[in-house]
Parts: sequence; C-alpha cells; structure tokens
Amino acid sequence: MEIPKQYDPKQAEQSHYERWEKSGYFAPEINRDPDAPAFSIVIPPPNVTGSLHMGHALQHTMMDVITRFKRMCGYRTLWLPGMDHAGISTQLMVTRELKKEGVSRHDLGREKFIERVWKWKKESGGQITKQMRREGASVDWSREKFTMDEDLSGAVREIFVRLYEEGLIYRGNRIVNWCPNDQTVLSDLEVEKIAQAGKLYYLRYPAKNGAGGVTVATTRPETMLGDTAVAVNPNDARYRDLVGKTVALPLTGREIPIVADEFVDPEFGTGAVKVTPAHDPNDYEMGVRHSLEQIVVIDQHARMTEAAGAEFAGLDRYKAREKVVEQFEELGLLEKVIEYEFSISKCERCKTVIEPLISMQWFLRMEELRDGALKLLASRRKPQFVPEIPYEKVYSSWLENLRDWTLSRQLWWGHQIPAWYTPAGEVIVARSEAEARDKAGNDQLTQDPDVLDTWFSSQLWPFSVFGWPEKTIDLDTFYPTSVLMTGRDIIFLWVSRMVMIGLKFMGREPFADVFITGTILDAHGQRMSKTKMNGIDPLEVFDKYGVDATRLKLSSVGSTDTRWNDKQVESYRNFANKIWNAARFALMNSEGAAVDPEALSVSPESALHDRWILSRLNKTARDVRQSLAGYEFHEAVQTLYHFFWDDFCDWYIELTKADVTAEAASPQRTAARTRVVSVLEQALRLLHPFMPYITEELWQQLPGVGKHLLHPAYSEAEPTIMLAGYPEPKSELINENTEWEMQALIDLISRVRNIRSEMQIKPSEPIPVLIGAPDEKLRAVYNANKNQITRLLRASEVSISDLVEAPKASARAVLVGGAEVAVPLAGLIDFAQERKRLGKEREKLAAEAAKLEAQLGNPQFAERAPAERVEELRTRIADIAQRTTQLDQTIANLT
RNA sequence: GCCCGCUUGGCUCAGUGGUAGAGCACUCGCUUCACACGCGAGGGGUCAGAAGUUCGAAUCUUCUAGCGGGCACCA
Repeated sequence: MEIPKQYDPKQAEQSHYERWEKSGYFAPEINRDPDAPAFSIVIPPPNVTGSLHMGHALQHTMMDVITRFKRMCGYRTLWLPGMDHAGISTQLMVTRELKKEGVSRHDLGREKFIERVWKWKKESGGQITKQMRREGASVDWSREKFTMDEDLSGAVREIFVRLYEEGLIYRGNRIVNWCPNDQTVLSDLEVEKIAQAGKLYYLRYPAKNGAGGVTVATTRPETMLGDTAVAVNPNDARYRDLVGKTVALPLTGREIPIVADEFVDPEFGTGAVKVTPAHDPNDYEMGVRHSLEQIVVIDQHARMTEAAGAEFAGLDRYKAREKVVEQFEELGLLEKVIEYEFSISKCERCKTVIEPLISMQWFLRMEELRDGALKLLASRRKPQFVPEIPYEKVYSSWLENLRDWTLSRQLWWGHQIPAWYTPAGEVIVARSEAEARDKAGNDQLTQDPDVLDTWFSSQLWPFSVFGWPEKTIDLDTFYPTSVLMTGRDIIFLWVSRMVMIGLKFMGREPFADVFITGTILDAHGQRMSKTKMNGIDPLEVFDKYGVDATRLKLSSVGSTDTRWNDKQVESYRNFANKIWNAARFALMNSEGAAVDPEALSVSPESALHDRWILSRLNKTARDVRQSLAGYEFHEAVQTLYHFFWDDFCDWYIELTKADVTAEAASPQRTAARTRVVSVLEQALRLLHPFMPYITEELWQQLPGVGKHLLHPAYSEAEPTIMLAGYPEPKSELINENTEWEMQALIDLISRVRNIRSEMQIKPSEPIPVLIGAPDEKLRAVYNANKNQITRLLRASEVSISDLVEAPKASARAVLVGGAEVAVPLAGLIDFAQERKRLGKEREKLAAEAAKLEAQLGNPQFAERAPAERVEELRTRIADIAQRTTQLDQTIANLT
C-alpha cells in the first residue's frame, strides 16, 4: 500500500463533503432513535452581499464543532443555514452596480429593480453556500432559508399585524435619524457617534429693542433659522428674570420665547440653549414639553428649505452654516468662536453626517418586550451568555435604556410594510392586500412604500425558519434552539431582539445559551475591515494550510480576541501531517489487524503502555467532552493536540513499535497492531468535530471500519466517522497508578537521553544503562519494560538491580523513589563536564528545597494550612533531600 | 463622563489561592526502518507597578499606568 509521506488536504477535501451531503447525514432525519434528544442551532444568516470573511469562518467552525460533536453523541441534530436579505447593504450594492451601467434605480422602477436584486442575490448567495461547503459546515441544506422567502415574509407580516393590533406598533411623526446620502431613516443602532474636532459658536440673540438679549452656544449655527425658543435652567439666577420674556431671532424677523427647562446645564456654554425642535432630538423633546412650534429648515437632502428664508433656501447645510456665521458677524452678534471637540452622528454604512429630521415613520414600542427579556434574565438566567462577563451586563444595561425602534426604511429591497391607505388617508394594517380591502371595504388602496428594517425579519429567524406561524414538527422539535453563536457586534441589533420577540410570540426564549466569539484582529491588533484592506481571506488560508488546520486554529480562538498569525495555522498544518503519518504507520503495519472495540479494554496483566494509553484515551475523552460542554474550545484543542502528539505518537507508538513491526506474524503482533488501529480510530473520532476531512479520509482507510462502529441512532447510514459514536470515557480504565508507573518510565528515559545529549554521545552509539532501584515496585516496572528501555535508549545492555554498581567513570542521574541510573562512559566521560551537569541539577534542587523549607519553616503554615498539604510538602522535601544527598555523593566520587 | 475587559518567556496566547504552561522563534545534536510539516536535548518569565487580605497571591481586594472595548441628549 502506497501512502504519501505528506498529507494533502486538497485531496481529502475533494469528495467527502459531497458524499455527506448527498447521503443526508447533515439532516436530523438520519437519526432513527425516536427518543433522541434534539440539538439545534440556527446560523446567524450572513448578508447576501459579499462573501464570507474570517469572522464567518470563525463562527461557522465553532458551530460546526459543536454540531458534529452533538451529532456523534446521538442527538437529533440540526444546524440550519440561510441568508439575510440585508436591506440597505444589498440595495446599495445593486445600485452601485447599476450606476456602472449608467442607470439609476429610479430609471428602472421599483419592480424591475427588485427583480434585478433577486438576480444578484442568486449569484452572490451561491458564492456563500459554496464557501460554507468548503468550510465543512455540516448544515442541513434541505432546510436552507432566506429572510425574503415567501413563508418567512408571511411570518413578518403576521408579526407586524399582531403587534399593530396590540398597539405596540404605531405610526408617528417624530424626530428620527436621517441619512441624506442613503435617503432613508435609520435606527439608533445604525448610527455611530464619532468624536470630531469642531467649533462652538456663540451667537447673541438681542432683546426686542435691540439691546441685551441672550447669547447661546451652538455647533450648528444654521439650525438657528429654525429656532423657536431659547431655554435656560430654571435655577439659573443669571437668567431668572428673562424666563417668559422673548428675544428677537436674528436673520428671521421672528420673536421667540425664553423658556425654563431642567435639561439645560448651566455650566455649559453660556447656560442658554437655542431650541430647534425640528432638527435636534433634545430640542424636539423640549419642544414637546413647552409646546413649541417645529419649523423645518432642512430637507431630506440636507439642504435648507423655503422656511429658512429666501436667502438660504436651497443651500447645503454647511454652506448655510458659513452664511449664517458671516451674517451674525456683520451684525455684530457673533460673540466668539472656540475650538471644540464633540461627537457627531454618522451613518454607520456610508459615514454621512446624520440629519435629525421630523418624519412620519413606523415605530415599535419596546417597554413591554424589554421587560419580558429583563424578567427572563432575572428569573431564569436566560439566555446564558458565554462568557458571562461582560456580555450579560452589556446586554441587560442596554435593555434597561431601550427606546422605541424605528421600523420603517425608505428603501425598495425588503419587506414592504403591510399597511395600506384609503384615499381618505385611513390606515389599514393587514396580512395581505386582499385582507386590507376587506377590512377597508374599499379597493382603492395604496400600500405604504416603505420597507421594514432588516432586523425586523432577522429577529424572527429562530422560529420563522421552522415554519411559524404554522405549528410544524420542526418548530416543536427544534425551538428553542440550543445555542446561538455569534460576534459581539450584534448583541443589540439581533440577539436581544430575538429574545424579546421570541419570548412574546413563542412564550420561550429562542436559545438556551449565547456564545460570543472573539474577534480576529490583524497582526497589528487592528480590526479587519474592507476599508482598511487588512482582511485575510479564509479561502486563501484554506488553500495554503488546509481546511482542517485552519479550523483547529479558529476553534482555539474561542471567545477572546486574537491577532492573526499564519504561524499558528502552520503548526496545526503540521499537526494534521502528524496525524497522517501516525495513521500511515498504523496502516503500513496493519496486516492481520482490524479495528476492534475489544482492544479498548485491558487487564492488570496487560503491558504498561497498553494500560497507560487507554487511561490517557479515556481521560482525553472525558476532558474534551467536559470542555465542549462549557464551550472551552481552546482547552479541548489543547487536550486533543497533546494527547495525540505527546501521548499517542511520542510514547505509545514508540513503545509498541517493536511488537507492531515484528517481522513474523504472531498473536502478539496481531494484538499490538489491533490495539494501535483501534486506539487510532478512537483518536480520529475525538478529533473529527474539529478536523472533519482528514479524520474521515483516514477513518475510511482503517481496516475493519463499518456500520457496526456507528452510533446506534444512525442505523440507516453507510459507514462514516461523522456518525460514529463520540468516545465515552470509561472511568475504570482511567488509572492514576498506571500513569504514575508510566511517568517513572518516561523520567528514566528522559534522564538518560539528557546524559546522551549533554555528554555528546552520538545517537547511534550504543550505551550500557545501569539502573538501581531500592523500591521493589519501581524495580518491577523497570524490569517489565526492559525491552522498551533498551530500544528507546539504544542501549547495548540494561541492568536492573536494587543498587547501582557502576564504574567511577559514569554519568549518573537521580530518579524518583531513590532510584538511580548510571551510564558507564570509560574513556568518553569528561569529568569537568559531568560535574557541571550534575551541579546544575543540584542547583535546581537546592533552589526548590530553599523555597519549600521557607514555607515549612513558617510556624503558621503548619498551624493553618490543611494537614494534607503539610504532609505533601514534607514528602517533597524528603525526596529532594534524598536526591541532593545522592547527587552530592555522585559529584564527590567524580574525581 | 460612566461601565467593562486586557497587561504572563522574543512573538501569539492558555492557565490558576498552594512546585510558572503551550505553539512559534532561539541553541545543540540527529538523513534512528510513520513523519525534517520530523526526532532528541536545552536556554529563556520576580505572571504591568504599588499596597492590602491570607500560613501562602501570578491567581482575591483596592489604587496607579498603558492598551482595547461598550454606553452616554450635554447644545
């Protein structure tokens, strides 16, 4: 059998996925156990725009690890894939594409434009599904959903109507965040505050007779054209007399009142604030409190309106600012201008400065929904955030300060708001136009042209994908889902809203746990972003190092932020190669052997290394299961890595090699070979959730694999590692005494290797090894493994007795339990060198002893520390003392 | 402004009230019959700084510094 020395990921990545998918292994139906518990994850639907980035690969890997793990544990497992229509992003993307053809969306018209978006969605979405297949994501494609699917859109309308009928959704004329570039309203979450250096202008508004008046400070002088009051703090003595009086608003000829409002901070600026109810959220609130007129002076294109005065009408807001300042200066009313840093609201997407405008929009009242979510968290700690700190608090404090959600968007791509207007202006909210006509008794209806915020449909995802409002089997089986895995950037936008709406309409939280993944940063600690061009394409990493290696790296990221480094993937690529070669060894020596569950048990008579590897295997299974249960991905990866490389490859294979590679067939050889392939098979299963491709590739080649190895729930499937049972730890095979014995052996071998290395003895030079062990038990261990010791040390002879009797010219090492090893080096030994080597050893011991004795010397330690610990310390000190004595003797003899 | 997190060997990161860990990098030796994407042996850290709690602190508390994040209506 020819097996290449190097693992070729591309080859393994070629065929398995297709077979898994075609065979229906990703679908929960493959599980034939009627009593199987359900495990479900719904994917955070990626935007149909663009392609997957490292963040997706990260989340998908973790979801896949958990999904594959649960599937192997026999759960009825579903990981449901899908995509989000991503309203604004998608519309902008297609608009940009059209622009290249010299066409605007208005040229096309709404209907044609939407057709065009669907066409675009088909191509872009195809890219994403292709990439997910490459990742190895074991999602059930037969259940793939899109937020604009007919049934999901139905759920959107249903929810909208119900919320409207309950009075939670309302239409109102309120101040909103308007993006003059995207020409739509935005929710608070789609606006980002950016600190910026700017100017603070002090404008004087004179009294009616031209004298006195008040001075206000503002960063936006142009809005003064829409001022309808000046506000001061009611407790501000400076202005007390002015409250109730008026000032003449320059440039407009209007007279505006001075009102008192608690909102005003006397410490800031002049303590007097200009009030522009139509163009500032705070002023809007004050306007409401004082019944002030709202004068709209800026329009949707951020240009001044007629109401701003003929002189300003049509001017851009910034041009108008200059002009207002100029005129104040000419009038002698510009008191001063100071440099001032403040934060400004920008459109998260296009970075245009937001214009607060009063506008008729649809809103969702959040109090009731919010209270439900907060109560759930307080009473049942759901959802459980991982890591709990800081995300639980981030989530709850955001909820506590929640304001109404602006639902409508002035876009074409999205769920059109299910509201119709009669010619008389009556509003009819209904599930369909037909229903609206019925309700209105009128067929002259016009539908609201706006669409819903993308997140309105996303929040329904955990139940709309299962067919809600129909009572489907899937809904019954898979809701609530088990865990949500996502990045921290959408805790508010998405996670919280799913909880609120899921609770309201399903009566239960949409997921038990929320795992927040870390963020992958670039080498300099910067966030990866398109604009910075510092992103790393997961596909390129896959090509370079293989999917499995990349997945292992991504798994170990867990929930902490980490800087990307190719080197780490490279080391996991090397690990994959290690796995490949361990299997290569097993397969090259597999004649007469087959995977056999019987080989996974041992008796007290079994060889030490056999008892040991099974102890390690079972401990590994136990630890990995435990780690995954707590979403400790990094720990799981480390456990597996060291089990496979250190325990299985470095020690087990080496110790069993002599038996396995024996030339003549024998029951002993067969047993050894069987054990190796069987342990390897278990190791592959343990690794499979993390490294699906290489494990399947190798598993399929192992002799004796078949249906009988599958988890009982998958009786109908063809042999595949992805449906094999995940190894269960057998506590009776975990044996600390065995591990202690093995450790003694490892120590012996390591000490002698150290002598070889430090004494510069050629690796090929056979050496005699003399072992002295006064402890009978220890001696028995050495005796039982004499062949292994000989082999691993390339010893010409190994003698084991209770006391070392070696020539003076020997290199020595002190072992556990008073044991000692000597390597006679007549003619080879450099006494000075050996003294130096032993001296170093002694120094280490002395340092440790000093530390321990200081601790024991503290009378309060013996008094207050647990007796067990004191005893342990005494034992250790005694051991060190013994070794030190032995070393001293050895050194003394070296002359 | 408020809240939170991080600070561990050259680098990237684990860890934890009781002997400081890994991978990479580094040094030395090795074409040892699975693997040089390897094998063996090493060097390297007073766990940011200070104070406190404790028999004992890298781990708990407080403060300081640096970095990062979230929230906030201050015109």
